[in-house]
Amino acid sequence: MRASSEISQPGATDPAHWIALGRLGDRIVAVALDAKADETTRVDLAPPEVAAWVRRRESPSLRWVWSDTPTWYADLLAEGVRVARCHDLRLCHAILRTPGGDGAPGDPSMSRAWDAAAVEVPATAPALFEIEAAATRPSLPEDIEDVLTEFRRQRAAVEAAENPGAIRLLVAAESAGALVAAELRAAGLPWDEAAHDEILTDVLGERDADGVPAKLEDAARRVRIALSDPSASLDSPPKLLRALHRVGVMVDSTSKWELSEHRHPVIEPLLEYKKLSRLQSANGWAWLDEWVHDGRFRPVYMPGGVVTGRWASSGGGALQLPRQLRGAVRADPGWLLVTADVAQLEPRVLAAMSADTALAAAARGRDLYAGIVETGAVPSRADAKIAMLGAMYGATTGDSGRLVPRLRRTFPRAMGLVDAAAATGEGGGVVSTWLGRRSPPPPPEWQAVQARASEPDAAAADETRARRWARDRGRFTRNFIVQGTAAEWALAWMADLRGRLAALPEVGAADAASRSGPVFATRPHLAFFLHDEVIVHVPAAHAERAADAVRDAAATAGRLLFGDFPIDFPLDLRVSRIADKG
DNA sequence: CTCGCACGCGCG
DNA sequence: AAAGCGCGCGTGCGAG
Repeated sequence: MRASSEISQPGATDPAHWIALGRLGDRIVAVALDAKADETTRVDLAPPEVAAWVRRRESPSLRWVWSDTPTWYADLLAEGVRVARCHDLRLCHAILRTPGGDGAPGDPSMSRAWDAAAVEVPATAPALFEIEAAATRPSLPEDIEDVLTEFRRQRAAVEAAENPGAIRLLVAAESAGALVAAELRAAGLPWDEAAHDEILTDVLGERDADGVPAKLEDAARRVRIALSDPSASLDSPPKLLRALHRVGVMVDSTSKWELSEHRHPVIEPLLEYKKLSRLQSANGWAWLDEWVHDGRFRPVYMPGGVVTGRWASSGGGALQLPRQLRGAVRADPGWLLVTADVAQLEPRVLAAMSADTALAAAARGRDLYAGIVETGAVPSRADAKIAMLGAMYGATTGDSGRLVPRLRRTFPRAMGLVDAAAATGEGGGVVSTWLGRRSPPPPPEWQAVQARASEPDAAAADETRARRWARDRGRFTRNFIVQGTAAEWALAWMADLRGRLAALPEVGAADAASRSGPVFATRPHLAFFLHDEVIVHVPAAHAERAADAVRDAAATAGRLLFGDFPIDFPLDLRVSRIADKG
């Protein structure tokens, strides 16, 4: 190993606000920047020295600037190094770039190289800090000068924004989310393989020599009897549809909701077959074998993977785990799980965004839908729920569509906000979340179709098509502002929670070390996230303090986004060893 | 053979 | 009762 040649040694009083990491040939360069992003010192390091150097320079008041969090942080975590804050250039670029921007200095739309998609970091990839890996790095810029240039552009874009305070909060929250995602993968979700196997065997039955579970086989047999077709294909929708038609079940599709409207001996076993076969193919033994190792499920989370700002996931279906399998999520011995989800996050966010004090009052301290019933707007909780969902999704027909006007009378401000977002979208405009994430503009074809429909000689079909597409986009922008702001609240919640958990005491490795890797084996950590829900894995002795941290972080997130506006975010919170039991 | 798409269903 | 938003993934199947 070469000794590091430090171009200038930062002293103990060096007031670095940021340290940017980037490459220079086969070296790693760290550039310390002051509050104005002016360079103060520069250090060049051999890749194997990076983790130890970062550990030494880490401080809660410092923000690490790097191209892409999984690329840089996964290796740090593997080496036992946790950082408090970062600025993820790829994610923040996506927030700050202006489609069709003028390309002026400071406008990040000019830095196209940063539009790269998320970088996949396979579990088996060579470590970043190994020199050989450099050749296989992705297309995202990593050279230190590119990193510094983009960082300065982004800083300028933030300051030039309409509401710099909100955008500053958004890029900080987005970057914190990137740290959380990397840590969630590093720590993993504690998963009891034996419990999972027990659930599968219980639901699907014992597997025969060919690996076919008995109850699945039995359901298939009963379906074929009811169809009077011993060789009927049950997994091909077109073939199954024809077989159903032959026995007089005249459905238009093979979806379960349509099937359940019919009465015929084939319906019950077919619905059973579909349910079992889904569990088998999506989260059966093959999934367990592929995705769970050493007692951990390690999904790949993709922060910012959805246009609204929600996370997506890639591999393992992390965001679609059936509730049926929650019983396999079990804390390590001596540890507990704190499971918390926010009740009715989206309507609460809507109440705050629109400053609708009537809706906020209906929500306060209780079930929001019960509060809506108390206003007299609708007769039952079920009505309140489908009316509210209909308002946020843009329902126009059915029970939901009929109930929305009642909400419009009772909560005119909240409904006015989503209606306005829909109108903007229908007109081809761009809407923004509370903190300023912009919806994508309509594609050029959309514009062309609208233009054609408004020409004097437009055909009726052109007008119909244009109108339908405009309405589709209206429903998208209507939902965008609410879903996106809810995602921002969740990021703020996790970012604050992450800091509170890091401040809790560690346990001694001899007492109750878990299998959560070098950073998290002895301290409470986030283990799962699902839009409005978190699971924290915590040494049993600190479970109550972790639960308080989860609640306090929710309150803090509400104040961070909405200040003094009187909206609360009550949690359903449980402390348990198994994620599905109290 | 691989690839892209539609379907259906899991999650919020 | 099952439409109104956002996703990922396994499966079958036709196109190349």
